[in-house]
Amino acid sequence: MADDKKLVEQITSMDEDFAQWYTDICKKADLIDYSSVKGCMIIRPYGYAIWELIQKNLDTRFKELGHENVYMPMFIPESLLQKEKDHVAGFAPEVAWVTHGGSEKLTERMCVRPTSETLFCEHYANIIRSYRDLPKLYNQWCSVVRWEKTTRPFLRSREFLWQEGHTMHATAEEARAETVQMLNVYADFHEKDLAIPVIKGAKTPSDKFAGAEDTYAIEALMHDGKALQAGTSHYFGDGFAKAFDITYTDKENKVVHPFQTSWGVTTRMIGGIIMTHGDNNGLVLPPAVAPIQVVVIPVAAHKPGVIDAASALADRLKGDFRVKLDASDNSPGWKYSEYEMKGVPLRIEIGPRDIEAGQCVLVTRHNREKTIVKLDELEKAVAEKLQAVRDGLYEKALANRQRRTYDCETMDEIIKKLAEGGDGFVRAMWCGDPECEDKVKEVTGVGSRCIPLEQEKISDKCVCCGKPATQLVYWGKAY
RNA sequence: CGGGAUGUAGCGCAGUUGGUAGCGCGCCUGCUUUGGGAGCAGGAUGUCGCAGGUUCAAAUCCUGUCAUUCCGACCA
Repeated sequence: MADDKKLVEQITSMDEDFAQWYTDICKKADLIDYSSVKGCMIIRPYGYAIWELIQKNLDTRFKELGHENVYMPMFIPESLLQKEKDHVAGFAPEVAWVTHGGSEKLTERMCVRPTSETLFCEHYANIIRSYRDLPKLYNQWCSVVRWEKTTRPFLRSREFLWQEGHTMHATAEEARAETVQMLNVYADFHEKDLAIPVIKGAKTPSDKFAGAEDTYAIEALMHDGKALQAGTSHYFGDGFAKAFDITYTDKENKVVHPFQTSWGVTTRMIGGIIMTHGDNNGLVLPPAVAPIQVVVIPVAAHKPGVIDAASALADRLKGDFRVKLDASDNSPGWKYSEYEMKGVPLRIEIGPRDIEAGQCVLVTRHNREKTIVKLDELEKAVAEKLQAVRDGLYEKALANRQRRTYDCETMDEIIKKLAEGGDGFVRAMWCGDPECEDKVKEVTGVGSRCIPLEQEKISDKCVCCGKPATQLVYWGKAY
């Protein structure tokens, strides 16, 4: 296989050391740099451009569904954070506190938001009066801070960028529908645009968001067989509404509480892209979020007419694609490696031989397949190749997940299959007892990832205790 | 937060009886090159992570601290 050949020496091979491979890509593809604060990364222009494309795509999807963007403060007074007891218990251990303003001590300390439920609730209590005020469909793009102990670029940083949607509804049914709708938006974005297959499911009670009645998530499987939670959507019922005294007058003139949701995705998705699609030559970006979709590389650029031809070719494509012409005096081989490392999905080579023949060479990043294309068919060929990259990435990722998904009926079987096939998703039945959930993790090393929405019955008995099972659960090691 | 490893030029590293810092790549200049990280010649680049201590003298020894990284426990 051509794509097994390693041509970029700067990146550690993933079979040798997956963690180092990941870090190498983050650095060598110019996605991030480290800062002087532990766990706080500098997102460099190329990495930030990916985030901007993610934002643009999702923001459009949110707005099409009626959501509006707002901005909330980044500070939360301690008393406000403490209004919902499960919520504060979940987040207090990892918040950063502000205690001074200038040289003066604050009378009440404030945390830097780890999430903004409390701020939205305080605001909603002020602006929701009547059933006519509902639903409220707000979203904000911002950063949040969680004082993590172990940090890794994109996957777990102390400050990260995200979006958090917070909505209020008149009925539980409507709020539940919103929760599922947004989970589906995330899943669709991952599968269609990021080419990452995901499992949609509910979190087990012990794994729910602090203060939520139900937490849904999409779970993706990385190249090394570890799971990554890639997006969450929560149904809150009216728990927060009661704690924050959010009420409105309904059509029957009764004072009632609204029902609430929240949902979010983060820069962690970039980590997911790296670990789902990347290979030993570097990053591989799905075209939808690639800052450069097509790089044009003139070959033998010193020869007359080559730069002009390459430039004309790039100009032709600029209206429809994100194109970069690299006319620098680095050698073509250097450029090939450089843009492969940065994950550019499609490369176009054009040199004297091509110009003479009225053609150019297209090379797709994920499989390094070369295709010679007549110049008058260029636009069509580029569009097809980008689609082929997206499809190829999705199929590859799906095949990896299928190869690493194991149906198991006993804990011994889990241990055996993981040992034989390597880390991955384990599908096994569960009785619903949290003690069994803990024991599975303790004995086999895999924790519950989610209870998939699409249920199947692969056995009658709980994988742990052998009592009647109520649901199929995905288990795995997680990032 | 517990255990291990590492911080020396932009990157990767060398630097042991403690004596005032070096190599490769990259960078700059010039010429020759150009279909998978080009060659030759010349040149520039360092508070040795930070703060203390020991010493006539510290990159080197001691203490502390910060950061990176790996393995656990916790989490988007």
